[in-house]
Formats: sequence, structure tokens, C-alpha cells
Amino acid sequence: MDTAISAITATDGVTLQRRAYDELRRLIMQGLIAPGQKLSIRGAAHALGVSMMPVRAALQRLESEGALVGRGGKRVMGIPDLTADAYREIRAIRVELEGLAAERAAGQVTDAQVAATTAHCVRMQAAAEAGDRAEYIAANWDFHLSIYQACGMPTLVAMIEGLWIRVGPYVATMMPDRDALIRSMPAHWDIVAALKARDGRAARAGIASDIGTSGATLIAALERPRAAGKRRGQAK
Amino acid sequence: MDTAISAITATDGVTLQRRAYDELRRLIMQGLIAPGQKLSIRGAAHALGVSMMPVRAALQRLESEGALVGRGGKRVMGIPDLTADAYREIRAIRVELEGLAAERAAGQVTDAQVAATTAHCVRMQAAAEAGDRAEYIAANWDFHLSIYQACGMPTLVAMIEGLWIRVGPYVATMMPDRDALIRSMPAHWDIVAALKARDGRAARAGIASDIGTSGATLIAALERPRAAGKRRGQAK
DNA sequence: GCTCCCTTTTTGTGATCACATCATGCGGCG
DNA sequence: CGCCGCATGATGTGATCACAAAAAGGGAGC
Repeated sequence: MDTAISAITATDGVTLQRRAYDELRRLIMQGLIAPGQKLSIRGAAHALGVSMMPVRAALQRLESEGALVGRGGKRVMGIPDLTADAYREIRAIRVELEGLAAERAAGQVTDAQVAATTAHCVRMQAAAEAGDRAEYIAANWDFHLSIYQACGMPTLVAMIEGLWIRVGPYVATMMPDRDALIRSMPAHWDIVAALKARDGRAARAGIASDIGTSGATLIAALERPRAAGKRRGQAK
Repeated sequence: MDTAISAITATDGVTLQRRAYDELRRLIMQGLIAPGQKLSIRGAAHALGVSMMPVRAALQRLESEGALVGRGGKRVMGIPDLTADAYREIRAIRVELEGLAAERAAGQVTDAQVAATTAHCVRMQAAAEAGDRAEYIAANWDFHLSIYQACGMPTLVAMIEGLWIRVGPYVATMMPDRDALIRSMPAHWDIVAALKARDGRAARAGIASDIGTSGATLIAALERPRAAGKRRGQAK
């Protein structure tokens, strides 16, 4: 089996389509579904060990969120292509939304939440120095999420998550090298400092700076002509 | 039949679930599904004249977008309650997103697009003076949409639509009176002027002003204690 | 008259099946 | 040797059915 999809089981009150959605979402976020890989309802259903129905609902929901797109005449689904222009758009939106979230969070964050965010930043620092990309990505997400959740705006956090899932498959694939990871850390510590100072303006500026610098690396990778071997991999 | 849902038919290449989704979305947007009204899969399927399957997919998608919410222990769906706080959150997000869209649009809008936006503003002006709320709402949406589409950011436009559908049922229900409609017009004309001048900063400010003033009316209505007769209406 | 419990109905979830459509591969013909 | 056509398989869509859980309705007991 050349897919990362593993079987799910029915548990207590959680519906199968919810478990299928969560599992597929996690795989996409972590870049375990390669761009170009084809996902069919029957194939994913077989890999997950359930019937077509819950998988169909999960895939349709992921499609409505932009995490997947109908490919080859809507016949099969796959990771949407991310052009440099599309990413520039997402980046511009992120600056607005995550800037807003950070600004609001700075105004009402508790000491405990600042401590949690700081801990995530320490994790990022360690992962960057160790060159552990997967850990860096996970810690980076936890870091940002811990800030945004502190603003008490659930709709906003959900929208931000919807943006991250679109770039997730690509940041996981084309990750910058160790030096770039280390260079990204000062901006993150600036954000922590802004939170500690309860400075909303500085927090927004720090987020914008972080998005801008990390985005530059990804845009460069996206504009680089793709490798030859594409359209590989099959679900089942 | 005490519901506004009317039957849909299969046409050429459009899937039934797409037609069901579009129809239900339109009804929600226009406030034709009252808050508190219960929507069941079987009931809506019967009203639409199709089986449960396409309706189920449509309702699940609308739920994932926040346009509907599982009510009464996820047993039945309905319009989500809109608290004043929830609306304040949406309003804050709208200021960022629609401000961004207007700012970008002002920088690259064509003369033809400005003319179309102006025409929608004229429609709004006429509807406001005539006290035609339904026409005002429709023209207002066309006005804003024509601006946002000019910025060439499809993801951003989709996100803005996702915000409008959440407040749609309530703006259609608790609409301000004629005087408030007329008072809202100068801000809209300011936006048109900003577009003509290709002034991005002014366009963003105009949008923020419009959202702020129109939002004040709705917040006042939301904070007013609800009428007694709630939880009425049935689909089917 | 009110409350509690049991029966009936309604509802969402998931599985299986039927069907039209599209891709694919194989064989024959030029 | 290359190209076209047909047949076979794969796929998404939609319908129907089975099942468990939750809601609703009614009747008996206090």
C-alpha cells in the first residue's frame, strides 16, 4: 500500500464521517498526501476500511473548504495546485486575519496563555537548531494557534485554519533549510515580547513580519519550475 | 406547506446536490428560512422533491460553512443563533477582509467595473428612498460584490461570502427603517468616489465606515430582547 | 391535575445497489 | 509500425434500505 491512509474504526458517539474527515484532514495538513496524488472515493474508503458514504461526505467537505479539488474533469480529487499568485493572495489574507487575531489577543491574553505560547516558541527554537522540520512545523502551528485562540474569536480561528490547510501540503513538502528556520526565530520572539507587553500594534506587526519572511521562502520554491516526476502515487 | 422551499429538477450536467445547495443557500441568504425553523433531511428532501442523499450533502456543506448548525443534540438543523458578540466578531473580520478587497480593487479597477458599481449604488439609492428593503438588500450585496470581485482574489471573495451568509438571515429579518437606509447612502457614495479616484486607503476607510454604521443598527436589534413567539415553523 | 414511564414515530448514519459517464487498454485495420 | 474503434473496467451520483438513538405522544398511577 503506497498511501499513508490507515484504517479508522467506529468509536462511541463519533460518526465515521467525522473520523474520516479528521484523518484525511490531518494527512493533508501534514503533507502526507502528495500534490498530484489521486484520491478516489472507493480507494480512500477501502484504505480507511469503511464504505463509500462517510468518505464521500468527508471528501466533499474538504473540497468545500478548498483543501481538495476535483481533478481530471471532477472525476477524482487531489491537492489543489498552489500557484505563486494564489499563495500571494492567501498571504495577504493571512496578514489581515492573523494580524487581527494577534492584536486582539495581546489585549486580553492571560499570563498562563503567554507561558504556553512561550513554551511553543522554545520548542520551535529547539527544532530549528536541530534542523527537525516536522517538529518545527508542528511547533509553529501550535505557537500561532495558541495566540489566536487567546483572542476569543472562534469564527476567526476557524477561518485561519482554513487558510493554513491550503498551504499545509506545500510547506510540508518544500520546507526551507535549517538556516532559514533559525533566521525565522527572532520574528517569533518579537511576537512573544509583544504579547508579554500587551502591545497589540506590535503583535500585529510581528505576525505580519513573520508571514512575510516565511512566505518569501515558499514563493521562491513555488516559482521554481517543478520537478519532472509529477502525477505519481495512487490511493489504493 | 409552510415553507418557502420549492422543488428542484435535474438539469443537464448540474448535480442534484449542487442544485439543492444553491437553493437552500439562496433561501438562507434571503432570510426565507426563519431562525428557529427546523430543517430535517427528510423534510427538506421531500420539499425539494428529491431523495435524502443530495439534500444531506447540501445540508452538511452548509453546516461546515456555518450557514446552518445542528440543533437539539445535532438531531435537526437550523439557522445558528446570532448573538451580539458573535456579530461583533464577524464585523471585525469583515472590516479586515472587505477593507483589503476594496483597497486592492481600487488599485486595479477598470472604468467598466466602476460604472457597474455606480449603477448598483444608484439602485440602492432608489430602493432606500422608496423604502424597498428587499431591493435595498439585493442591491447592497451586488454593490459590495462588484467591488470585491474587481480585486482578482477569488479566495478572499469566497471568504467574504461565507461571512455574509451568516448574517443574511438576520439582516433580512431585522432590517432598519427607511431613514436608516437613506442615512447609509453617503458612505456608499464615498466608496464609489474612492474607486473613481483609485484611492485604496479611502476605499478601505469607506468600507470600514459602512460596516460600522450598518452594524450598529443590527447590534441594537440583536441586543433587544427577542420576541416571545419563537421556535416556530416546520419544513415539511 | 401533574408526573413518570412506556410505546410509537421521527431522524441521522451508514451500507448496498443501479446507472450514466469517462478513462483505459487491447485488438484489428490501414 | 501507427492509429482508430470498441469493449471492459472504474468512478461519481443518487436511490433505497436497515438500524440505533432520540424525541414525542399518550396513558396509568399518585
